[in-house]
Amino acid sequence: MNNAPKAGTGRAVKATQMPDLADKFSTLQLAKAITAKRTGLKLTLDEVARTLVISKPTLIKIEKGDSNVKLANLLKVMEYLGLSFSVISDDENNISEVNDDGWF
Amino acid sequence: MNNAPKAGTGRAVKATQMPDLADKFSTLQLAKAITAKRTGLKLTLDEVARTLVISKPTLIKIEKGDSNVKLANLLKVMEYLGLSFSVISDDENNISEVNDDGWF
DNA sequence: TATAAAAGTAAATTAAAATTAACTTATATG
DNA sequence: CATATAAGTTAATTTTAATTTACTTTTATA
Repeated sequence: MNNAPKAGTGRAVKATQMPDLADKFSTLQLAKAITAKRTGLKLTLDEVARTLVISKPTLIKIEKGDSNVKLANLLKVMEYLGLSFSVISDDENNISEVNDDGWF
Repeated sequence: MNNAPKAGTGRAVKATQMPDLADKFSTLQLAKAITAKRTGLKLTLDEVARTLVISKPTLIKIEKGDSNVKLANLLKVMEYLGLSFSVISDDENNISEVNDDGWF
């Protein structure tokens, strides 16, 4: 089971800048993180698309921050490149608040 | 512009348990957080679906953790209920590492 | 315990995302 | 600067998510 991304043998891929992951979430921020990860690993769009069995146009949509994509495809790409989500509850108080009605 | 969710006038909605958001991400964890938020706000599936202009079956798919949903629909629901993502780079070192090839 | 509201399911249809294949544009590097 | 490789686009087609409508099941509560 060698499932880890391996560098391609082709031409060099220009590495792009990793965005600040502390910034507020946006699909564009996520897209930039994905591109940065992929280029950092020196993988081409074709390679990643072929490996994950998704089409290149779909991968490009994801790397453009288009939200009209299937969640499953986005998660496939993220997992492969070593990215993940954390769910944030933007309640004024960051401490989980519980009362008789449950959590909210 | 009153865009905030307001409680329905109908029957009581059983509040569900908020999952531990510190746990590793999964669509099921996210689904549980969404249901917990919605029920905490005493909103019905029909209310939320109607308000966000998405169908009830789609909202139910989201609340079941089905990843075969459009990212745009998931984000709509999350934003409305006060949930958001943080992007995590699972690199051994949590500190951003930079070399001549860029970030990775 | 009857019942009304909410949750959830199902099937047919519609809308749109994903694929395919071929193409154009951009860019490293020899 | 020539050229091979990667990036990105486009249009036609296929696949599938989303919607609609109606129905069944579950669950609070009067």
